[in-house]
Amino acid sequence: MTVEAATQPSKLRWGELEEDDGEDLDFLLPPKQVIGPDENGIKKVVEYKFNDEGNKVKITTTTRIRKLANARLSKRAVERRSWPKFGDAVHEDVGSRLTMVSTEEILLERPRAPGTKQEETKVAGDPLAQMGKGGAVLMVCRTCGKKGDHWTSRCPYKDLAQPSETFIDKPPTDTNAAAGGTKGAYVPPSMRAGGNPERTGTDMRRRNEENSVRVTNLSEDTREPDLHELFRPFGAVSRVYVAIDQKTGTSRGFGFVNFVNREDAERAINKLNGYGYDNLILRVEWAAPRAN
DNA sequence: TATGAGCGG
Repeated sequence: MTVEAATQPSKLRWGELEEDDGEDLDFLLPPKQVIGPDENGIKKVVEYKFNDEGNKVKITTTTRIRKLANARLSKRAVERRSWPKFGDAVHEDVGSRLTMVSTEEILLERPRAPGTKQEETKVAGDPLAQMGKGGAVLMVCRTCGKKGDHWTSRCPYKDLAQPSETFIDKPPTDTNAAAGGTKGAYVPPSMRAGGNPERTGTDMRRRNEENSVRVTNLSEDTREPDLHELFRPFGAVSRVYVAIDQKTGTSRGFGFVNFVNREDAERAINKLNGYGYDNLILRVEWAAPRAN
């Protein structure tokens, strides 16, 4: 590389320009020239730059392309370089580009976002309509929103109306009136919807043993949260219990679910009794009062 | 196979 003083002195007042130190003045310079490579592989690059004194200098860089480069490629690969361009590359110069950028739109299949349970329940459209559209369709039960081996036709929640919510969510206006209270006034549990108006006083102190449902034939790894998840859609659940063998710590295969409202318990019994859960057929019945 | 643990400040 050679660096020589530029032959033509600039007509600009460099002193003035240097006041703005650090400003990019390269636009004042002649454009870069590339010569070659010639048949001997010699390539020359001529460019102009400002040196530290602010003078314009001409920089000539001479390089020789190693002929060895071709030798590293296979004979066929070298041959391919001389092929005529085709397709979108037809207007490209020979050897200018080896690859083309595709503008084709490629849609990637992504069944569901991992870890987001809310997302996976929201599958747009009718599942029936999605069948046969090619590929596996993630089946999501329309009613209970769970994915898996059950679907709407077999879902115990399938013809379940809106699950009755707790009194906190929906204060029953009629019982409010019955209690003689105004809107938002306290309603004793015995006067709430589903409560037994006949039971008052000391019964209120007792733990809710009402509307107790016994569930048997549970698989060994069914835990209380699983049971709650299974029964919650029918209405407010006040307690869930799975009998555990104290010695082994394993499930004894039965449990109890208590509902706030008796109607909800009844519907749960009707729907879940005989329901296949974890490869077992559940038995769901009214529980007998606990033997003390 | 099978009907629960714990009751206290």
